[in-house]
Amino acid sequence: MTIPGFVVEATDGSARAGRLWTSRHQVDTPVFMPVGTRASVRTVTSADLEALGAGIILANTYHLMLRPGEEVVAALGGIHGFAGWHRLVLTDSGGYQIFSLEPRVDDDGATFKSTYDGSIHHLGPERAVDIQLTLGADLQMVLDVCPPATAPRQVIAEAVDRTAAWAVRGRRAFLARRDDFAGERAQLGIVQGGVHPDLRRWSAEATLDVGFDAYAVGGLSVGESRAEMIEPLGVTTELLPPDRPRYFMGLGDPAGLVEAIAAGVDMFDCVWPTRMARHGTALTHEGRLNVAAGRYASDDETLDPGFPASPAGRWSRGYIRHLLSVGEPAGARIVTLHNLAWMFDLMARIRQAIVAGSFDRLRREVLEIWA
RNA sequence: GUGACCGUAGCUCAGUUUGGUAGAGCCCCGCGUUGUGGUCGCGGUGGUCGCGGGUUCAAGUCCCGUCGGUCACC
Repeated sequence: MTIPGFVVEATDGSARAGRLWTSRHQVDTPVFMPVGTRASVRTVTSADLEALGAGIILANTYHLMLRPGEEVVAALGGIHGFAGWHRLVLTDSGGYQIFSLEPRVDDDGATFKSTYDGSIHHLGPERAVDIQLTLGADLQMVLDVCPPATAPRQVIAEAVDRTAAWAVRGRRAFLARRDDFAGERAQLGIVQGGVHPDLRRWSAEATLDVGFDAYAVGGLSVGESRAEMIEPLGVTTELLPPDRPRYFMGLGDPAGLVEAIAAGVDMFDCVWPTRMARHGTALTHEGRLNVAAGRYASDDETLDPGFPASPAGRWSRGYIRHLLSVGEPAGARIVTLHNLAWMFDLMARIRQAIVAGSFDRLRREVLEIWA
């Protein structure tokens, strides 16, 4: 599966290739990845995502490793066969979820209790590689440590150190084992450091020294304000190689996207659009629309009249609000499809604007509404 | 016609025994959600307690009357 490559004109006028790191792993840049749990986004299927034009999905390693377990997924054709998704899959290491469970962490990894049955599990840098290879991910993430950006500097500094040490071990394990598995595989390193420019610089250099197929910005958009994010993000992207894609983990609101893209980021994933949808908020060209609100009960307008191509275009706000208000699952599904399509459309407009040289104007328009 | 029970927020109800500044859930409104911990979290608006009278320092609560509803019996 190949997605057409793309030449990105950076906002400073310099051009760089948007093609990724292997012949197989080409994606448009910038792209937004819907996040999948148990192989698909909660309320939609791989067929829906394909119809919406998604090129990559992010699959949730934490859940898959515990239930049904990576061997079961492998036996059913890997994540692609298992989920019926035949485009690219990126897996997270599972670390982010596990750290939310307050695990016992030492230099060798994290020990945690399964939220399914309370059983004890351990995840270290080598095991994270094995799981993701076994799942069949095209792109996988190295295990890292991601504290809240608001954590004390000392905590972030320790996270940077441990992330760097795990990067060495994770990369070694990946290079040793990837050829045992079919298909082309790639591994991404992660830069931590919170909002501290010096820590981010240090983390970026350590990660680049290890040498990954591509690089991710971690440890941002985890509690800090938008303004606090800009400088440390710029410090990070400046140091990353221009011919490799940059992936900002966990960012997905429109204002954050245009700021990060302006800083040179190419790939994103985020629960924000789908969580918004399930909680009754639709994305529109005029901003958020809380379609679950009572004032839309008799509204016969579509969710976003400015987006006629929406997959929710045949239904009125009143009908969708009715489905949401009675707890009918179709309501969440319809808004999720709309929001994902809206995000993909935004990204397509951004790509076009970059090529046309009008990205700065689009960025200002987006910030005007969403900042 | 007689009797019992009921009448408190937009809705469903608690509070009445033992009088002491009127509550909950839902609805509604606002805010939040960022490498998925679940249709979720936080905050807010809203009631002269059916009506009238009485007792009392003080009544949603006790007493009398009245209106409305439900049920049973005639």
